[in-house]
Amino acid sequence: MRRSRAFIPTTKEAPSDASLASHIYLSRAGFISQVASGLYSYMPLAKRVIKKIENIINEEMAKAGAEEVELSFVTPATLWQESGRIEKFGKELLRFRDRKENLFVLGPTHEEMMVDMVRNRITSYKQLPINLYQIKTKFRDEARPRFGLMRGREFIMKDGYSFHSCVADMDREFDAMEAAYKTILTRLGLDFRIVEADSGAIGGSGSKELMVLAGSGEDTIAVCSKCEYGANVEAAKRSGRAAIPEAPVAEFNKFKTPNIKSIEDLENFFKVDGYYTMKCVAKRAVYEDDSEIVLFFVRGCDTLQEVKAQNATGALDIVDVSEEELRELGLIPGFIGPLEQGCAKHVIDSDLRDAKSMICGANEEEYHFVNVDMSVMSEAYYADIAAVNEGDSCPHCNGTLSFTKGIEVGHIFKLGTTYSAALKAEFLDENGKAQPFVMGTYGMGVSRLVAAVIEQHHDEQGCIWTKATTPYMVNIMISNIKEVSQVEIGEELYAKLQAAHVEVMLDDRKERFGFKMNDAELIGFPYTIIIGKELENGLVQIFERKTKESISVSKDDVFSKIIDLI
RNA sequence: CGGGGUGUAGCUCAGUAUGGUUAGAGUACCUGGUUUGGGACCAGGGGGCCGAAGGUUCGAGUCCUUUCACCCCGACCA
Repeated sequence: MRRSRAFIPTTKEAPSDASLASHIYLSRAGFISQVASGLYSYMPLAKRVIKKIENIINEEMAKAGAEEVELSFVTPATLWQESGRIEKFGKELLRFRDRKENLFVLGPTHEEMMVDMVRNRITSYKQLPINLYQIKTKFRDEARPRFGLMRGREFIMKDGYSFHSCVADMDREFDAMEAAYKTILTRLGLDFRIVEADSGAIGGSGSKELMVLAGSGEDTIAVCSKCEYGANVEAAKRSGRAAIPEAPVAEFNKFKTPNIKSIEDLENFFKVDGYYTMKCVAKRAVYEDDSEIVLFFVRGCDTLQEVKAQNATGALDIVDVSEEELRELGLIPGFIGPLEQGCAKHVIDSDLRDAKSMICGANEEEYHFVNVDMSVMSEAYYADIAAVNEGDSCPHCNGTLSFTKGIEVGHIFKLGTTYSAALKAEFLDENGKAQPFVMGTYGMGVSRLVAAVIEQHHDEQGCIWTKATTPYMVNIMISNIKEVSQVEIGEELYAKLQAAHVEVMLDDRKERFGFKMNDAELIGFPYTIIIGKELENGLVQIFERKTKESISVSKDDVFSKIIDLI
């Protein structure tokens, strides 16, 4: 492509509201253009990057034996009613009616559509397994789109769905997809981690997220210092803590604790570590039809992990409660404990099972119990509801956990029969018995990957594309367009590289050197061949974007040298 | 969905407290010239329904009302 003919509107200034590197540089370098909140148009450079990513996904999916399909973007609302997700998704579903007043939904994900396509077509276990995917625009009417391509309302996603006759086969495919996704991200040149994730409302027996490591990521993940273990903090587990503080010595007793309400107060009052205190976090668990107050107990040194708490209750949502609501139930904020208290349902963190020497509220104004032995509550409901802390021990080895930020670019689920059962998508097994398909689902955010590449690969000058994702591999810069010799060499090299199927840009604009260099760095071509002053000595320079170093090579060798480099 | 902010040239923004010539700057764009290794310089030029609607006033970018859009914090996010 000739730069003089290309539509690449670069700008000196970023949109005032952009804060993320990917948003700033993709806007400034002329890749994307915002149309409305959460809606972006892809300009030629972005389109090329997207195609690169899609090609790699297609190649790896083909290797893994998955077939590409394309489902319609507009989906009938009836399917969403069948699965029950029309309520669950709520306002995120963009709904509208056609001229016949039929209700439709813009597809935010395509489980229902895929199941609908397969049901009654795949009817025997002999036709299984099958793995179908598409790369398609999705629409979710997010409450708050932000960060450019990172969280748009309209975005491109690769979504795949596999159908199996048994759980074991789904597990096998899940592992195969995890491996394929790993290969894709490696090929794209990304530093990533596959982590255990919360399966959330979608259910199923397990899910993993693919996290591109970047400080700007919206998710916090816990990773082990020694082994491969990594997990979203929403789902992270631990085996214990590094050092258990010395236990306080006391007899079981009810102790007067005037105005001692917080964990910090307790620590100071009794001179004990927060480890031996019990924290009560009261929340209202909201179910489909009603709601109730639930008391969550964790150690004073821990914090409640709300996603875990929600899962432990099976609630659709958990929300804060006021002191008044607690008092109405007969609970005394600041002095709530699990003993001798029957006002509300409680969930106790599993780390408190059989805990000794604990201090907890006595459910009486100004009193706490000391030296509580939790084994008296062995019948209570225990669940993992505490957030892991940095420094806790890895659940799989003796390493320690630390936190890092990640961008979720993929999420794979073991769905099981959730959707096939709801949509009555069944096959006949060996015994001629109807069974719902066992399914897996595998998502990857293509447009988000574009942003993730830049989040991980940029500097103060702009984008630094990886070789697998760059819109053009080589940029030939003719330093001074009025120098006929420079133009001749540039054109010759341009033709030669094109003939060799190298993706090449020829910067033939009538601009000054500095302008064109800044532009090239902003866009982020991996290599720029500078044809300029040194041509008198028969030399040109190859500038590498990543290192910002340039080497001089003879004009006769530059072609073979650049072929070696790319 | 709660709280806050901003809408003026393609872009980044002044101007609005206290209403008053023809609405500004930088940048980008067009013409001509000088330049040509890190976003050059000189001269000239085009470009605005001051987000929209209504109101107050002799007079509104500026005051009032309504509305729309966009952004930020939070909640939400298969």
